[in-house]
Amino acid sequence: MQLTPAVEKYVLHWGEMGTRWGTNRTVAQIHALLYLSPEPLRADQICELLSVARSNVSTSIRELQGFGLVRMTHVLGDRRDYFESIHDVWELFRVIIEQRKQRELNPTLSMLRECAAEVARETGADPVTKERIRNMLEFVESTSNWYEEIRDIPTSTLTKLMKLGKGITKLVRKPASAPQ
Amino acid sequence: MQLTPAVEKYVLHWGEMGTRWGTNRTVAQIHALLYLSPEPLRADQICELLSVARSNVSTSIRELQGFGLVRMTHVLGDRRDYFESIHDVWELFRVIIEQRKQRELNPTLSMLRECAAEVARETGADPVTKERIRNMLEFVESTSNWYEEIRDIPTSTLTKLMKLGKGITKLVRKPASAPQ
DNA sequence: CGATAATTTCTGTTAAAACAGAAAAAAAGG
DNA sequence: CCTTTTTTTCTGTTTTAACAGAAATTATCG
Repeated sequence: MQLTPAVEKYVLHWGEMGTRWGTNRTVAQIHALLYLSPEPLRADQICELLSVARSNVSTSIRELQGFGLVRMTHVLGDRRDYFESIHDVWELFRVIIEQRKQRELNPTLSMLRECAAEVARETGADPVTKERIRNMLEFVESTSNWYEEIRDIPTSTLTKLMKLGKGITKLVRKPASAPQ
Repeated sequence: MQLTPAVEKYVLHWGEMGTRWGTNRTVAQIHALLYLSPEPLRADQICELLSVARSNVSTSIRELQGFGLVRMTHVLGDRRDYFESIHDVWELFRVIIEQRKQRELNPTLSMLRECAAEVARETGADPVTKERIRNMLEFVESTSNWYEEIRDIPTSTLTKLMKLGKGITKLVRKPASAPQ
């Protein structure tokens, strides 16, 4: 059992990208492999296909399960664990975004709120600095609010909205202007 | 010269977050500091404020300039370099997104196109795998296209659109349904 | 055209993360 | 309840990135 050249390329690239997205190479490679695999894989198969130690597969899969990207399945009469990835790309995307919001956006929001409150009381702080913190807070807050509104929109609607591209702006009332 | 507690908290948090966003702590801390600073700062001031070696400030600033997040300014009669960050949060966001598109999305798009072409020719590849690659390609492609349409929309329009929240969906024609 | 100030590049060290292999634990079968 | 299979946790090693300090370069002034 081995990877076809195209699959190998995909897995390797995904591994590289993973390091830029908060996980390590192995975790990302395993996820790519499970995403591409037509059927669920066992840990030992993953070891062999990716040439990585059994122990790492174990921890990596645990991480992927924690992210909610991978789930365990079983085969009748076989006590070994099988794993498969979410296969719907939009669902994958949603799960990843949600994770990042929890782990990055929310803590940042808390920090900014605290800083905005604290700095307002600090006599030594420059008014410009105070404004900068408020501006950042506002930005992150509105991004966060927007996301929470958007997150539940069904995929079909989202893809339609995306196809509109900049045509989306017609929703916003423009000041009266000559047609052009 | 030293940081107020709120500013210090901000800078430290930003440093932590930076490590999850593709740069290292120091780079992110320096950027936070420059963003909050009412006036441009010199490298030696940054050294002192953040307790970091002069050489690191030099390399970090270079990286920030490369990202397009920081620019150099000068003061009349002073030959030392001063640095300031982009201060508009939306502009900051745009620059960062654009960078990430260049460095992550575009290479991934190339990879996926190549893989989709290759795997189509591979006789050993499972049809399901072929479809998975195509699906991912489609997703990344449409995300990329959407972004390119959206990127030039002025901030004022974007903020209005965001305020609409899920109200945005009314742009999409729904199948006739009873009002509710 | 030196002398001095300022900045960048280079080099070795330190710190953090990824990883393999061994040991331990847990689960299933006889 | 012991044996075997499978999975997880632990430990030490390797790799990679971050960093400080020194050396070298560049720029500016007298």
